[in-house]
Amino acid sequence: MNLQESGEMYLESIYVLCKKKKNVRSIDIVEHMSFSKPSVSRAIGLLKNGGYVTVDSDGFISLTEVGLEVAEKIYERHSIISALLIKLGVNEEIATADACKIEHVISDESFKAIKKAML
Amino acid sequence: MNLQESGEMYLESIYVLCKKKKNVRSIDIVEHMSFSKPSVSRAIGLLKNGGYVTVDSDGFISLTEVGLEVAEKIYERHSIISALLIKLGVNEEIATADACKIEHVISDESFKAIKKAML
DNA sequence: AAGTTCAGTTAGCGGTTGCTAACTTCAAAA
DNA sequence: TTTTGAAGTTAGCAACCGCTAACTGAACTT
Repeated sequence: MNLQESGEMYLESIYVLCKKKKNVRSIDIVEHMSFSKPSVSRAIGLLKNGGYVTVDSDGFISLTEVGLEVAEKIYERHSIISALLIKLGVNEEIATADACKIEHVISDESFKAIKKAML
Repeated sequence: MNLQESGEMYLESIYVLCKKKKNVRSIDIVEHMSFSKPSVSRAIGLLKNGGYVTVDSDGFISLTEVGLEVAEKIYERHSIISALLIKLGVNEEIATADACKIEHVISDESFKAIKKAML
């Protein structure tokens, strides 16, 4: 039950949605990510299975401690990588899209170096 | 016949091997990338099909004009992104590995910005 | 009560890309 | 000449992750 890039994306989305909605359901993720309901349904099932989220009887999704840890890590990467690109003169939309990709593939060591350089 | 990330990796490998071997065969790619022979065989077939490489009767692989263009683009990205990470203090091996991932997902615009910043 | 709509699930498809097993081919060695 | 070994191919498996079609179930509307 290893977390793939797509799993990280879902956790990050849940994290972002939680910050402005309090109660997050699958359908919110469907809208936010523009994926189909079955895709989201399966992904949430896998994340639940892997101990990254819990789903209550009303379908409200919460991050577990582990899930939150991953989501925060990815979100921090996203913020700092997009900030770096914007600082280098990249259009915000493109910077955000690129950060979305890079945040999943970069090593801890490289990220730390970038973070340090951004201070 | 769109080029995926894996296709770019193969083209880059062929490009690198060409710079030190002159004649490049599938088996060289097998060794360089640590993939199985069938995986390489299929990938080369797809690249040939897509017009990115040619294979002569001795099994020697050459990049077409289009293939070379892609390979050079990716190789340049690799060089500059790894240089950036190294400049930021990242260990060379890790910088190289990360550049290998980032080079395939970053936009032209962001890459240009990084390149400019590295001068 | 009957119908509609919304959220979610199940079943199954398709593309990408790695793999192993087993085959062909051809050239070099015995 | 027979055997061995290296290179490449074919067939088919598995994991990941998107999708559509079609279903269930609950709640709201008429």
